[in-house]
Amino acid sequence: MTRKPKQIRSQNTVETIVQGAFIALAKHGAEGATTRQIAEYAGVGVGSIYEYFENKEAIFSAMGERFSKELVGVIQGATTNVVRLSLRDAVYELIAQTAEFLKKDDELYLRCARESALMEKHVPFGPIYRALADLFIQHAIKHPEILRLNNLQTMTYIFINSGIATMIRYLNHPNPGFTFDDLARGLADMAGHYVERELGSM
Amino acid sequence: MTRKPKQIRSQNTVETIVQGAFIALAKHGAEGATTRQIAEYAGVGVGSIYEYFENKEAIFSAMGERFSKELVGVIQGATTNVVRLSLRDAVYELIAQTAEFLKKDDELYLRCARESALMEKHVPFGPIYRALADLFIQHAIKHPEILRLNNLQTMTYIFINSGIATMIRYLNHPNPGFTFDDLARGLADMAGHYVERELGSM
Amino acid sequence: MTRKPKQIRSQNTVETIVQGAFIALAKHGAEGATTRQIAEYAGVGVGSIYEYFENKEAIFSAMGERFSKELVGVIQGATTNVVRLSLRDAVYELIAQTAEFLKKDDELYLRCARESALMEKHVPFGPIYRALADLFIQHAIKHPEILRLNNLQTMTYIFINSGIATMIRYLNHPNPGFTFDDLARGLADMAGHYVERELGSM
Amino acid sequence: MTRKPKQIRSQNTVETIVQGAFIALAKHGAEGATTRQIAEYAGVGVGSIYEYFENKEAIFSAMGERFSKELVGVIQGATTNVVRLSLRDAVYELIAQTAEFLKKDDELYLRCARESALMEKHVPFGPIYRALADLFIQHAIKHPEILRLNNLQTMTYIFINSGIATMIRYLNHPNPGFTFDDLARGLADMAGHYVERELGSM
DNA sequence: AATGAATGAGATTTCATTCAT
DNA sequence: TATGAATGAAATCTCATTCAT
Repeated sequence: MTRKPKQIRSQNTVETIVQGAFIALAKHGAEGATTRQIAEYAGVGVGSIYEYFENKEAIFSAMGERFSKELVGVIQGATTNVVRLSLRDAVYELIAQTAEFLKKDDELYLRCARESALMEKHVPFGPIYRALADLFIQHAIKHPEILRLNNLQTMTYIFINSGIATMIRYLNHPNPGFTFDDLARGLADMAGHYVERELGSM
Repeated sequence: MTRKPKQIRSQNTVETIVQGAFIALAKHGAEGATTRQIAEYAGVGVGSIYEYFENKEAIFSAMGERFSKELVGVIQGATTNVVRLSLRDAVYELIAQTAEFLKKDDELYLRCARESALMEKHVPFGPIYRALADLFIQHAIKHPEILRLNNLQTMTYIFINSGIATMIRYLNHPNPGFTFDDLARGLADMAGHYVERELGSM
Repeated sequence: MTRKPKQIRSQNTVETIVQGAFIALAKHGAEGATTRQIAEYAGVGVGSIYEYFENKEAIFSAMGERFSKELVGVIQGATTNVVRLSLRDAVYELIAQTAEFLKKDDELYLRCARESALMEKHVPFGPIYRALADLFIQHAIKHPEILRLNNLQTMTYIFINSGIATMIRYLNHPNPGFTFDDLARGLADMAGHYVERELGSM
Repeated sequence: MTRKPKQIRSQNTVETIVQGAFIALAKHGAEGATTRQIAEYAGVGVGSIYEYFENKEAIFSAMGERFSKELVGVIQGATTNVVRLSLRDAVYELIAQTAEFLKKDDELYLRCARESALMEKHVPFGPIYRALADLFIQHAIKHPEILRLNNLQTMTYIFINSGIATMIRYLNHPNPGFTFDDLARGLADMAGHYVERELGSM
């Protein structure tokens, strides 16, 4: 078995370390995730971490980026399907897909999202917003009446943040009074009603 | 001549320490809130912290509780006024009051809210939810038509969490595309439109 | 109730503190006995300790002295009786009395003796040796043949140290193979046999 | 080319730290044996201590064990020679060897023995007693008359404890009235006379 | 004289980071 | 390249001692 070319092995090791970091974060929380643990979960030596990352902070950045990229992927993957739906159904579908994404790998990301240190400080939200904006534009192409809305930017901001925050909070501390599906439907209705009312009243 | 030194002095020192902790958290983030820093900002010796708190964690709990209590006070203080308003205006007013609360003391609380470690782990949200629920009931007494809404619990949950999360996020990273007032109005509209549409369609 | 004269009150407080220190030492060991605890067990404020003692070390010295004085008292109290007995019986009696002394007050002294920090560093053994020497002389007056022993000083040293050390060790970690009385008898026999053999062989 | 670094290096570091702890204890007493001091005398960083020991307590345990093991070694090493001697000479020889052991390395162990915290709490006396018991049995094989003694267990206990305690006490606070050799001879005579008298009187 | 809140030096312990192998 | 033993700065916490009341 010949040595794999440098790039590939490095790439793999980097990925391995980031994955170890996600596991460590999910298991022990932001404060509890030591470099030793990350190395252990990653199955590499502590020294190796510093071959690929400037410092611990850099791992968190890489985690945030991976999270962001994957979520963008989810959004883009859903686009073709979602643009065909009504706004209400589109929102519902998007939330469902995102929940799926957060819960995969034994809720790895969800458990990390709890540690908002990661979310707030290291996840680059820009690409996520842009992906959603793209989706929105493509949706608008098929449903042009929505463009008649004013304060579109503000409301997009509200919907997105509301959706993400409420979803994460519910998934982390489920409220026994209603199901996650109720919540998703509620968020979809909120967006749908708003738009209908706004457009209808014009 | 009355005997009260113990209680009073202790109470003061406890308050002083908690205030120092808020300042330390606001100034240096979660990492910077070391016991030394806290003691320094509080203007007491490190040892004094341990006269009144079991350990560092206990300070964070006390902070969370103080935050929760004060916010509940804000909500209750706003009640008389808010219940008279339309839902839309009520939401707007509540957001404005909360923003005021978060920004007082040179944005002390707002800057702390950024450190979601505090928010997620130490702020007891129960009392806040209950205060808002009380407010809601009193509002409903004056505006009984709102009771015709179904899934009231879910939508309340969504509105509250959306409101808090979006507000904090905006205040922390203001989006140059629109003002905070735009945001507050947007949230108010979202709630207002939703209710109108829901009730109107019945 | 008029204020007691200074001397008496102070004397009492000093005694109270020393007693508290013995209790603290017995309960929590040398490392665990903090000034706070000593004050607590003594029923006085921490500050009061420093009214009467230069520092913590001084309390230990006072404890050592009290221990020494009381033990000397025990020895002297036993003298009249002991001098009449044979050496063997005298040793036995002395050991019994000392054991009694160590076990009084719910084994207060015994439990403190475990912490040899106190024994080695703070108990002044001089007075104890002198008391035993006195006892020995008075015994010798009635049993003059013992004076024919040579290396009297060395053997006295050995007997005393052996006796104390073995007794304390047994009382602290009783050996299930034999009773304390067996031990006392053994020590008495050891001394008795030695003397008999030494004198008999001359 | 053999792979052993981990074991060997660790073993060395562990030994180094324990040695540093003995030096610190000997030089500065129980109070002075701080982790910092230990690390300094061992010539390692403080952090290294915690690579190999759970906590400070664990170092003391390791010290106690090393002491016990080495003393057992001394006893076993002396066995062949000692069993040939009369009881009196055997005791004398054993004391001499032990004194040698305590005084080696510039009295390292002797100065540590002063801190009875170590002796009482951390030295496992079991193995030492067993080694002495073994020695005793082998001695008895060559000198079977000694087995006619009754209360053998009690007297062994007394001799051993007396010997150790008296020796350590003398070495720590030499009594100018007689030499260590006098003491050793005295202890040997004590045992010897006792046995002779006991057997002779049968 | 008596108090105990306040203090801060210093102890133990952790953990990100380095570097010799 | 990969490793993990070694490191030491810095964190948390303790406790003898002081001093205003």
